[in-house]
Amino acid sequence: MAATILLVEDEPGIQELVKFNLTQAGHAVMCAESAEQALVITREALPDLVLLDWMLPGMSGIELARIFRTDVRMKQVPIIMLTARGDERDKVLGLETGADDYITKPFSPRELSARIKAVLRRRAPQMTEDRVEVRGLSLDPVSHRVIGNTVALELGPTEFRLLHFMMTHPERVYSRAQLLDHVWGDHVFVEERTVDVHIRRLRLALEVSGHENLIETVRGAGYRLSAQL
Amino acid sequence: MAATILLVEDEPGIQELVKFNLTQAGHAVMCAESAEQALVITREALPDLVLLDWMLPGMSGIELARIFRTDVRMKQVPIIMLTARGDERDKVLGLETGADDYITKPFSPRELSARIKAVLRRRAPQMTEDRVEVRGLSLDPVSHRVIGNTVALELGPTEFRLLHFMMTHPERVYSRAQLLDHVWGDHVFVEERTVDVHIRRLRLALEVSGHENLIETVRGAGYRLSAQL
DNA sequence: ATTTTCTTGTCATTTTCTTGTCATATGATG
DNA sequence: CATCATATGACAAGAAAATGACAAGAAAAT
Repeated sequence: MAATILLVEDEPGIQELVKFNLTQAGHAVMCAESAEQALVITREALPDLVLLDWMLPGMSGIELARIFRTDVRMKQVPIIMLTARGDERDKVLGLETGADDYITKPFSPRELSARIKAVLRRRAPQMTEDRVEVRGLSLDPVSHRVIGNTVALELGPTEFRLLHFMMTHPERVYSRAQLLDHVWGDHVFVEERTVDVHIRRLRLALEVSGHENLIETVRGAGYRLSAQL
Repeated sequence: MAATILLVEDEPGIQELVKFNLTQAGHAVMCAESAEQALVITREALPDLVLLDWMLPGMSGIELARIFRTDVRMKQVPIIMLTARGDERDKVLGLETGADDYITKPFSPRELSARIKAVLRRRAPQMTEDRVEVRGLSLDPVSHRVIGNTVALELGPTEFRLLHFMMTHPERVYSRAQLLDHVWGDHVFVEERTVDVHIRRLRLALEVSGHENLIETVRGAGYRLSAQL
């Protein structure tokens, strides 16, 4: 569950404290002291999540959130608002702006950690109910069906999850270790070679509709689902 | 068409009025005077639908709706917002929050009733009295009859409810836990394996008209009623 | 009230399907 | 050619689902 987190907070004390906690929890932390600085940073590297203080000098947190929400690259990145008072109006406003969650100061490290975890999980693209479609192969999480060119395909639970993950993350190489993390779960003790076997089973199942070459082997790196013909 | 409805409304007058109308229409009504109270009530028993006043003391209606939408148990329960003015902004906000419909005060009993029916039909089709038909199998809630290809089928109460639910929610996988929630009721203490047994009984009953393969097992996920041939 | 008939939930058992691993084959790379 | 990475086939342990039987309880009939 290690993530890259952008912390936008002007008070040095709180910034340090939060940063320390996050680092302890195994996250990589980037810091900004103002909305403007945050914008510069996000231009360089996309964080997995943003912790955003409500009250900021210059551009306010809520305004920054609004900008993020309209930005193509940042749109998907979850935002947690840090608000000083438990004012209902703030909460509502924050959530309306598109924040995924808010947390009221003072907060405990445990609470912060829990919220981060929850938000990250909620945003995990794999868990959505949206149907995915690539090159005539369609996978529907709701009905739990895979159809390739009108032919229904049979695949086991693991192959289904594997395919789902790769279809929602196309054009990107994943190492065996990464696939184990994402498809099997974070702390499973399974041989890396096992991934090979499941890739093979998946390809075998996809053969029925001629989609077996959808998944490419990248020697020395891992596997990739290619959306291109 | 009898449903359990949770009414969240702080004004005693309106509360009484609505409650009276709903009861007349054959619904069971639970009342809360605040969002907080509503949360307590829903922790005990799940309603089939929520009527939610927009303006509430303490936590606002919109925030309550948001909480419901992120709650595993309440996520599926339809919400109708009660709003005082016909303000467009309210309407939009309400619908964005996940409300299924909204109704502007003052409203007539007939209008309320119609909206409830419409929402239930959309979100909880098994609550309505409509006859369902899939692949030559027809189930009529009113006469409580199931007919498959002109042959009358015999099934017990639980099997009937199970089939009704699945027929109104085809092409969707339901886990044993979900089926227990929807068919048996929210917190009943019943083994998950029991679902297997009832699925079997249902299949057995459907065999008479050759509909036994209507219900498919999705290994590792649950069961699905497939409308496709 | 009492008997009879159904319905239901549970369990033990059997059957079917999955899955992780290994040994070996195949193919790429330098 | 030697070496390393990946593909493949087989298999046994184990998980999940189907099945059959049963007893407690509810509903209906008497």
